[in-house]
Amino acid sequence: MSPVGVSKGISVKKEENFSQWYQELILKAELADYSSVSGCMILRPRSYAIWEKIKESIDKDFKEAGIEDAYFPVFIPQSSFEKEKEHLEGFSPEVAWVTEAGNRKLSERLAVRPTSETIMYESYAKWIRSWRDLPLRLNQWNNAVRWEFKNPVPFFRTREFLWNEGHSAFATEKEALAEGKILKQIYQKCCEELMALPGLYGRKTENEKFAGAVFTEKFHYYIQNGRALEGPSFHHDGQNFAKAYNISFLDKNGNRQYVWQNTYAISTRMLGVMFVVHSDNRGLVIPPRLAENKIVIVPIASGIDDDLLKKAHELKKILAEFSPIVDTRDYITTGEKFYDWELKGIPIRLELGQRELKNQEVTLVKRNTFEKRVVKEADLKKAISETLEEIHNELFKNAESLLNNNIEKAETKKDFLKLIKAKKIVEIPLCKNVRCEENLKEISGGAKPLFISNYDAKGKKCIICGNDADYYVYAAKTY
RNA sequence: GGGGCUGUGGGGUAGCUUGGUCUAGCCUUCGAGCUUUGGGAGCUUGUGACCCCGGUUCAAAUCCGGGCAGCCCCA
Repeated sequence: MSPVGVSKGISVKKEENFSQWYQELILKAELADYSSVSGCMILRPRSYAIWEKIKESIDKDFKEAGIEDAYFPVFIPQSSFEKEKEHLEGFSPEVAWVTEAGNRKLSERLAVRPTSETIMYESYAKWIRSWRDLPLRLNQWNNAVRWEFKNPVPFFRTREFLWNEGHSAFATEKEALAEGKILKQIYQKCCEELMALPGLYGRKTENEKFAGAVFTEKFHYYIQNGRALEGPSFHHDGQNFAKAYNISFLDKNGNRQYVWQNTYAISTRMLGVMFVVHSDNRGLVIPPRLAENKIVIVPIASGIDDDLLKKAHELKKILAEFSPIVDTRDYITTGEKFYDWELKGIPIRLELGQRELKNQEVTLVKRNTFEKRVVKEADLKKAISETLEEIHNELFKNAESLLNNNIEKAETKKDFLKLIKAKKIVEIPLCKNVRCEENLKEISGGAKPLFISNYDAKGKKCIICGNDADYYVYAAKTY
């Protein structure tokens, strides 16, 4: 039995002490570590490898959709940063500035990009002259810095993060809006089919939209401490930046027109969502399609049983497509190996002992349910493929019920507060008044509108001011 | 935005109130050796720490100030 208090595993239960559980998960499963700069975390190989897979998949879809990669500088001169007023106001409180180099003061301070609209659009203005130059659709995979002063939380609230930022320019609004649908699909596919995370997609209220955008739409996720998290985002900028940065072209009739633009992103924050939603008290659970090593083979023997080792390596070759790890460590016990790989989230464990060897079998154990199956060697490949799919589907289903079981509807302030306290995402009637949104946050200890619901608000009253509601919104506490 | 708590080897902690016995104790990890292996084995042995800067004092892990870092709660 697992000894208490001396384990390398997680020492608290997810459902009892979420914060500590999360912290231990991140550190002990070797996903991330703190650095000496507050809010700037280190992505260790185990999480970075997953990020690379996500990047790879999305990037492939981007390219198929006609989006090209580019790279723009991390430093943005103050003068260019200041051209779009709403954008500036939205970001300036958390911009980090470079003011000197060596011991010389710079003639103009440089922003460390919190996002790259401003620097990219200066180039767009130069590059776009004719309708023939459109559409221009560029993406970059990079880091961004937003110097927040709230308590940092690994993955969820970090001052530096990795993401993609896509920035498109089209000749017409229609094309720009059509791109939004494609991007939604690309992000959704990645989140659902790789990360096994179903989300809620919807449009932000005016108050919550991206600084400078016409509208913002995002995916939203629910994690077990009752918080909602914002995932991949799509911002339609209309002609706001085009006008501020003078991005215009001559159309087929020789008329000068401003371009229509979009911005879209997915960040490393999603890794945190994925780790939290699927993992358990034994540690990390990695959705199979994102697992670098999908199986671990544990030979159970005196460690120098040549026949077992030989068989293990033979299986490793046969199962190469699943990048198996063979745990040949002979200085720890079998039980410890089991705990170790469970902590690290390998989707399938294959146990191979004399018993199996004799019967030409392998014992297959699922990480998410710990269910054991004895499989004939001859059927192994097929069984593994099927089990990996099964695990993915189970993780997705569980995530889906988690989400669905935590959405409620309320039509009074009192019910709303009660449900927020019970850690729910709550659908409420609200009016468009910004002050009502702010008030909502105040009375609820930080719950904010996530997105506008399709639910008909006709005849309903705003739960804050009591006037006619404009819409239903989903609201919850967030990071 | 406001408040609170915390910082001792890789991880968890004792010591701090009442400064000296601390040459900093314990568990775990890690290294070496023996031994063991179907759910965190055992023995021997070794490595490894008082967050940083300043102050008070004959003397600071301990008290004071500042900084940095982490956590929690409220808005």
